[in-house]
Amino acid sequence: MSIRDERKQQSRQALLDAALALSTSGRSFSSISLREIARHVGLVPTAFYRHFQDMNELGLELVDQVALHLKGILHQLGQAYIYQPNSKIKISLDLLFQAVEHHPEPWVFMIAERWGGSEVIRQAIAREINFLIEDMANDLCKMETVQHIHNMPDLQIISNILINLSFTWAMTWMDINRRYQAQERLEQQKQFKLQTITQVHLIFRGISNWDTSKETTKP
Amino acid sequence: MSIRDERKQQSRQALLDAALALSTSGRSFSSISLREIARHVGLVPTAFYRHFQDMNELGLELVDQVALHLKGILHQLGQAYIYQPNSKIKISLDLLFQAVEHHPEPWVFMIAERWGGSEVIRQAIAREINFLIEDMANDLCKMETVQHIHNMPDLQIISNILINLSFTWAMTWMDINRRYQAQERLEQQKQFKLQTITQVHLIFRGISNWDTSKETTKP
DNA sequence: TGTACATCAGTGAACGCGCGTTCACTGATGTAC
DNA sequence: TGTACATCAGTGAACGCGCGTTCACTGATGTAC
Repeated sequence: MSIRDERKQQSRQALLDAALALSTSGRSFSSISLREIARHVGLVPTAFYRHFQDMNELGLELVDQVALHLKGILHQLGQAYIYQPNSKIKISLDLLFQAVEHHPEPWVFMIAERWGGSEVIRQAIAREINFLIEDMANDLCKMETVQHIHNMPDLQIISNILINLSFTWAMTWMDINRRYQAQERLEQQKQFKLQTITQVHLIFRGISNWDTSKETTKP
Repeated sequence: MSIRDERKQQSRQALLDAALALSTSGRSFSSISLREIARHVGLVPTAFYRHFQDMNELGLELVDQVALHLKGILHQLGQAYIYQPNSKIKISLDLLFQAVEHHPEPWVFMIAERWGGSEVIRQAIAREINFLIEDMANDLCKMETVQHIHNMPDLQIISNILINLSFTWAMTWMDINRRYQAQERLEQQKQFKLQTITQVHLIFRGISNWDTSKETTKP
């Protein structure tokens, strides 16, 4: 790659990063402007057009990058769950909250824009979430707890629940960190963790007692 | 109430209705303008200030009204569930989808703005959702399936799951209606209904096998 | 009941501002010989 | 290797537009006597 191409790629990624940062700092993607993004990167507004046709095109690229990040994290959670002998659930959830805290932007973007302003971005996100659900269903296959569920549709339904709930958990976690300080934050975090653990226990209790022959989505 | 007060109240409600309609027709609350709302109602922009200090104040009032609507619907679902002898789950979910289809705006507003642009509106919605969860926990108390769970915290955790999932179901339902036409729509609706029914079965299977003495959020 | 004044929802002009987009440009990097 | 030309990321001025907000206003409705 030539010097010029490298620099162009850098500017392009800087625009994407700025858009992600701006659209996850208390506002939404549809309410930030092309000029803001350019300003944040240190470019003149018109330079934007050297990289993207418009904000929508940038948004779609952002969805791709963000979904890739979440895919990696969620896969790690699954692996942690499968290979830890004891208190699997707690460890997986701790990993989730740690990931969210360390790099919140992708979660905020995905969840806020999922039902956010732009139709075309909503559709792109819906597609990516379906992929995430499929991936998780594939990871679930390998778990003992789930060995008695033979058909993929039921596994996807379980993944569906887990993905959707984990999005809510991620956002609630960030809300707690935003709202509380010091000692009280730790208290709230602890209490919320217990709640999520109970939720997962409840769902897995349902899975353990699942009768594939009787209740299935393809009868 | 005097004629003048009545007319003022009408204008005020018209502004609220216009804001709800505009902010749920493919865009978000933070991306619609004060002037748009006034125009939609047939008022001059400056008249807006006779009713609200700014868009935020209108937004907070909207959260109140919308939450009240959802509270009513969700309570009906609970009642339907409790008092129908057979295939309770299917009937409740049918009611949900029917309500969403008949009056989608409150659902779209609540769910889209839950993680949407404005901080103050997000907080108001978070508070209202907590109320909805409490209400549902109270309704759950009266169900046979749940009689063995004595402590409210665990009931709230179940409500939490159900409320959050029902939001996702509502949005997905609307997405299906937006994306598909005629025969294919019916097909997709049928398949999605089966999926949600399976999800609820799974969760209630977990509840039935719940051991309050062993797994609780307050140990 | 009729009159004189107060209230106040809605009006219309005006403002300064940031926006997206166009256009001709510059000058560093790339390419052909 | 050196030169002459091509490419193209980034520039800067300019545009028309819708925005939120101010202000003095109008005229229908309400109130006091």
